[in-house]
Amino acid sequence: MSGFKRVTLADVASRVGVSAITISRALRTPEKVSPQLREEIARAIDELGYVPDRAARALASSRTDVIGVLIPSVTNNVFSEVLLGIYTAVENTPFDIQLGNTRYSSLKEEDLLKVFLSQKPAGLIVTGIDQSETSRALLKNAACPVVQIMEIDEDPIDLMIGFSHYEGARTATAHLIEQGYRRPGFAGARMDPRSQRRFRGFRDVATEAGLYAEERVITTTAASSVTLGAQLFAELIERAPDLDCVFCNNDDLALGVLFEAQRRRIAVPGQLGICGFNDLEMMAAAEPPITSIRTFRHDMGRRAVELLVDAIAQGRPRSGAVVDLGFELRKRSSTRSR
Amino acid sequence: MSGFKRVTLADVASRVGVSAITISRALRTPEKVSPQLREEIARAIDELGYVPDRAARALASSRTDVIGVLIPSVTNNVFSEVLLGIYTAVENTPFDIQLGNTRYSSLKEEDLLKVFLSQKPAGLIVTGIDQSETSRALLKNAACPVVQIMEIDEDPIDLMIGFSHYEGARTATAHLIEQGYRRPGFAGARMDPRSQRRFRGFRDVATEAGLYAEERVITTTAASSVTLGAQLFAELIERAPDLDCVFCNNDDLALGVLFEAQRRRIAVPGQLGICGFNDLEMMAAAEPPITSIRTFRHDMGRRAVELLVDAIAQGRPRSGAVVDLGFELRKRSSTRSR
DNA sequence: TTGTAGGCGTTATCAG
DNA sequence: CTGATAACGCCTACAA
Repeated sequence: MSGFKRVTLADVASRVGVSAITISRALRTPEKVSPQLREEIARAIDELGYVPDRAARALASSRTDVIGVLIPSVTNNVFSEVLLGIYTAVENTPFDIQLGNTRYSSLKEEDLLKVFLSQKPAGLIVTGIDQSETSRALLKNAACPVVQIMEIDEDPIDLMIGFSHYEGARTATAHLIEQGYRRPGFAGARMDPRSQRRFRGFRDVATEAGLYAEERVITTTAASSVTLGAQLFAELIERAPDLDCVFCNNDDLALGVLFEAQRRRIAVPGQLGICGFNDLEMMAAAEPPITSIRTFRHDMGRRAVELLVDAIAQGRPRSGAVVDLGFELRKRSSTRSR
Repeated sequence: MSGFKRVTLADVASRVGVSAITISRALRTPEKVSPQLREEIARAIDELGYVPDRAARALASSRTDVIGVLIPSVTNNVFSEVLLGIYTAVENTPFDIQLGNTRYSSLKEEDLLKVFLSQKPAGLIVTGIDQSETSRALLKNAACPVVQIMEIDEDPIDLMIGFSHYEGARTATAHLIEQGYRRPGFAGARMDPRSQRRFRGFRDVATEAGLYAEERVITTTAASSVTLGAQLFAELIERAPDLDCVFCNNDDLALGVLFEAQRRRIAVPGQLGICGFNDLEMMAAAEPPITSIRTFRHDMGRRAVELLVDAIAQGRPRSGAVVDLGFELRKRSSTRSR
């Protein structure tokens, strides 16, 4: 099996009795090859088990079928669901995914970008809107379409699909206040740009309602986790015992807050309201079920690829289209104070 | 920026005043180039911003720097942690990861394998030991080292790193019985080969203790989730109300069981013991903390890459080495019946 | 230690 | 609609 010489276009060509370029065309632009020849070629390819050589194609055409994807984390559930959407969407296309893990570092993002770019990708998917100056310039000048995911704003590099973290946080906070909570707190981990925008949403709404208090805010740059949620809440409640609800940066933290509240015999939602962000699957299953802001991560991945594939097909770089996927408040028992 | 002609080896060569092959050598086998020339070349590369063309390299050498990774799921936390280990380890090497999502289908795995193989990867990482006949043959004959991860057995294709799911389940079940539980149940989702081996571990130990009862076993091929854990437990407890503990296929289910038990006012661990599998971070943070079998997923990914890189470096395919990473029982409050 | 010649498998370009 | 020829950028072999 191995050791056998690779089957090439030329092999298929001589089998059919035409020249290599015709086989190539039959593969990429079938409409330019006569139907019967096309069929013969298909048969020959099957019989010989011909598989195109991507490297040769890339070298000759100075293009690839690779879509580069840059995300800040491969373990965070939020991104893995986006990834799933991406992989799903890509399955019915000729494209491959090349994944890069930026680890929330824009320097690392820049490096990866350069590597990716040197491979002449067919398209790029990057996370967020906080690229470094250099990265932004590289992306602006890239010879392929670019999609920014996870957020929206007015100044897309090219395509963009996401939602407003600020508005999501505003909605969550408004809900807590509407439910009758009067001493709202905030727990945040990681505090990457998206987390910060969520914090601002919280702060603004709480301030507008005259209910903002800095001692009810706790944040850390550590990676978010359930354990961390429990720890942050423990600190927070000692520092601000009058706290009556917490808006969490994300669902891991929210779950940790719930567990720690249970440990301390603090009744949820009676004595403490809890609201998360992203609405991971487990939020609905918890006891009590936890209120959260639902975001459409699978869709985001899927549609990012669709946007990209369309743009590639139309050879239309820099369209400036922004797709707002929105979010949904999922009200659950964890925030029913009355 | 774009539109500029690509900087090639030849450009660097004429800049330095040597021939292209010397630059190539300076890059790949520096010891074969005189030190001062090496330095000059390094400078020229920097100044010109030369980036090697991977496609050209692959075509000319019929090798790539790509390590193909085949996993059954990108969303399952278990695999995303393995992935993190893989990406971490690969960072200090010249290799790139090409990820394939088999979705627990050996047919899909076979297809992906063929695609990967056609790209002449430097190495391959595949999940588990239940490849199809065809896949196994392809892997046996592959012109690169292969690592099987997640499991161990006597008949590796090449390298192998993982642990025994059967023994893990045996340990968990023995622990439940040791804690005094006498009517052990099993909840399983997905039921892929690894889940099935875990089930067998449970069944064997329970049977040996004379405590096995089929009505206390519930399984489904649906993907595991916290919600599903709650549902399975609800069904199970109605069908077998005498059940006094549950060994769960994995931690998602275990958490769902805990929540459902709370909803039904079933005391954990007093009336019900719960044990998970994998020991995801949240197990320790839950209230009560949930007993689980800790597995070393990050390490597994990291060391799989190391094994591969060594094998590639030594040009030694088919070594047959099997690394057993083991597992650890993490006893927590969810299984303290006395 | 360095260089020369040739080719890897495909596609672009220009003819017919 | 089909074909001949020349790249694409690098590496293997063999020489010097």
